[in-house]
Amino acid sequence: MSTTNIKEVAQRARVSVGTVSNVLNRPEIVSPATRKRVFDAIRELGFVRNEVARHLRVGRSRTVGLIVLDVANPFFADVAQGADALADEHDTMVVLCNSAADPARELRHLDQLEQQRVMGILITPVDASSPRLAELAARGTPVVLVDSAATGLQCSVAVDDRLGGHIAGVHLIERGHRKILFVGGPRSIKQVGDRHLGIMSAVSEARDTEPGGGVEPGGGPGGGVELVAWFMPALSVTHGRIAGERVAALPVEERPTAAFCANDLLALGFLQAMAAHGLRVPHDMAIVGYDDIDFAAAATVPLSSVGQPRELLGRTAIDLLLEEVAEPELHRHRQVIFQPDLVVRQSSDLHRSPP
Amino acid sequence: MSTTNIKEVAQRARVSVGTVSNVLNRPEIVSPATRKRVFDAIRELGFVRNEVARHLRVGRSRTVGLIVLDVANPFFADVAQGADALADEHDTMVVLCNSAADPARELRHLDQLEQQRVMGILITPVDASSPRLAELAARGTPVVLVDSAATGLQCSVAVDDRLGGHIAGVHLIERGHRKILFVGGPRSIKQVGDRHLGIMSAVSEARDTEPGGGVEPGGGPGGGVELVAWFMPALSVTHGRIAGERVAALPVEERPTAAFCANDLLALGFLQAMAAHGLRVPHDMAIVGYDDIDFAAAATVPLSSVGQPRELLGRTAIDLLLEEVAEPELHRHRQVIFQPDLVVRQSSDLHRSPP
DNA sequence: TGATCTTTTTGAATCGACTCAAGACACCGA
DNA sequence: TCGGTGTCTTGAGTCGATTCAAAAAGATCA
Repeated sequence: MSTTNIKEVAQRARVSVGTVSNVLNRPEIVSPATRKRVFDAIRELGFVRNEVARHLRVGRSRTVGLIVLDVANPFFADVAQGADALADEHDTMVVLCNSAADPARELRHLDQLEQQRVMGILITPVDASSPRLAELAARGTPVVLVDSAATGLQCSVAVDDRLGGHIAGVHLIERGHRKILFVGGPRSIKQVGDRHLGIMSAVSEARDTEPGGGVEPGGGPGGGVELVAWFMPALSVTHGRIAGERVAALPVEERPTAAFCANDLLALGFLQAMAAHGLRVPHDMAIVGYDDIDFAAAATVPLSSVGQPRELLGRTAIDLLLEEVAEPELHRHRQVIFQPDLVVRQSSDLHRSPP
Repeated sequence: MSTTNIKEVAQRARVSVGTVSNVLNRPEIVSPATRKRVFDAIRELGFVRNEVARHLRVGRSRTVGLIVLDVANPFFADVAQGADALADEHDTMVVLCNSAADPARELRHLDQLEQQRVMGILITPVDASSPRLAELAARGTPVVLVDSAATGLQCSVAVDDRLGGHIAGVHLIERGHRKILFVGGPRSIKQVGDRHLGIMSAVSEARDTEPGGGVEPGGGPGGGVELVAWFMPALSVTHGRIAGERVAALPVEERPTAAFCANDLLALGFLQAMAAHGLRVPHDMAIVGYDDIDFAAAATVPLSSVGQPRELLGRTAIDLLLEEVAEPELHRHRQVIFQPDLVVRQSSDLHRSPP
């Protein structure tokens, strides 16, 4: 162990421990000569300040926990990067934890972070209404919900997922699709539900305004728009592929002509399955993903996707947290909501598709 | 702050602090009746053990730092996932830090982790020979190099990058390419250099064994294999695209017929640029990437790539670290090296390409 | 030179949990 | 009733850095 402590430094520099502490924390109040002796001793002994002891004494940590649903999802990597960047400017460390959308893992991480008395926790919860989150806040660890709206008990940053789903739905309907598949993840994930609600609302609006038929070729004979939803067990490339294979196996007349996937990983897997089964995208099957991760643009067929300000989500979350920590009394919880925007690429754009 | 401490619990349960500590750490030595009283008090007060104080006293943390070059690169996400999984089994927490290939950021993270007295550090260093790493180990924080071979001063897990580069080179040469471009990242990154050396060795072997001409159509008129190397400032999709654009701008006769990219992000960007400039892959330009991330298979043209056992790297690193921590005396540093393997997909496979 | 004010330095108390030698207690047989 | 044997419980001391009232050292001026 790095066993050199402040006491040894004090001895070698022939000063008291109080002075060493002052050099470390408020060097300007120490006389230059003494300061130099202490710095020399520190260097000679290779002293490294024990942050654990410091933290115990001052009671406040410079560490923030960030719990995400899936570290391997570039969406969260970008959120983390945004958070990290801003935290860094405030000399604060972000520790990234992966819940893998598993409530038990999430709970373990929450326990660990609370036990470590972190400054606060940013979390994309598996279940935002879990009493655990309220307890944390009540016991003094501020929590900011990320990519998930809070209800006033804590701060949150999110993107309007219903709007995102709606935009995607409107887009596909405008392109003439009359039988649409929604490929979701676990129902327990709020984002999945909201995106589903969003496309549902787009579909029902379409039914209301144009009861008789479609505006463009490709509409079904009866005119009404049909929406089917599948909820896969995970928001992963693998489960997207599984969904795609299931779709490909359907008889043509039952098969939807477009799929809206709850995230880009699902969409990429779905796309792979289409290619594997000889279905052309977007001609036989249009696809719209969600998150607009960098890989979406680089897919087999460049993927249309509902984009979110990923890094900004992370930055804003840190910002809210620092604000709360700085003035716990004055602080009013806020819910920041960003707008998603659809990036149309080839996977849903019939005009650019091969004949 | 969560201000309830062991003393309050002791008061409420009408026992001493020692007994509460025993309940927490060695419940079996406490009589069932007392144990229950203590557990009740803990529950009623919402007591959460202060890991900071515990750590200060026992001197050993249950946290491991993992510093990677780029959190947004799925390769590292997978390594992290592997590490996390094994650490979890040993009731240990992995905190993920991003150096973004910046030595200053790396240093800051190393400082922070050492100050926090973590159990150990897994790192993919920007510069493996940095004296800082040796200092850390000397002062008692074990270090395991990840994806980078050590020289006996510490443990390491790596994949043979020269072999990987060699395999990729041999593959491209066999496919008849006689003018090959190596797209690297910063020269300072060891992996980039090794992969370059690998393909260089493949090229020079090809020159030696077949000085007069190629084995397959497509060889240059003079027969020799030519290798050009570009070193981009980052291993990112963006810089891959920039490299691709630069290549596309070359006159056909000067343009290489194949590119070996130092990682898949570069390769995906490069691929996008080809598509944007109407160059067909693999017909006009074959591409081989590195890492075989999940997105490689889902690219515009499925990407050939040199695969690495990503999660195994992470697991093994944790394994080595835990071994060292468990028996610091007996421990002998080990260098574990895995073999890469080439996954051939459409991007480098002329036989499946369009006429 | 002594009084007064300012700048530095000191060191014991503190944060919260853990350790362990020592004490309290229960039970048994004589 | 007493000593012996195990089983539980106790609480002062400890980990390392910070704090802050108080002491010491230095500076200034009459």
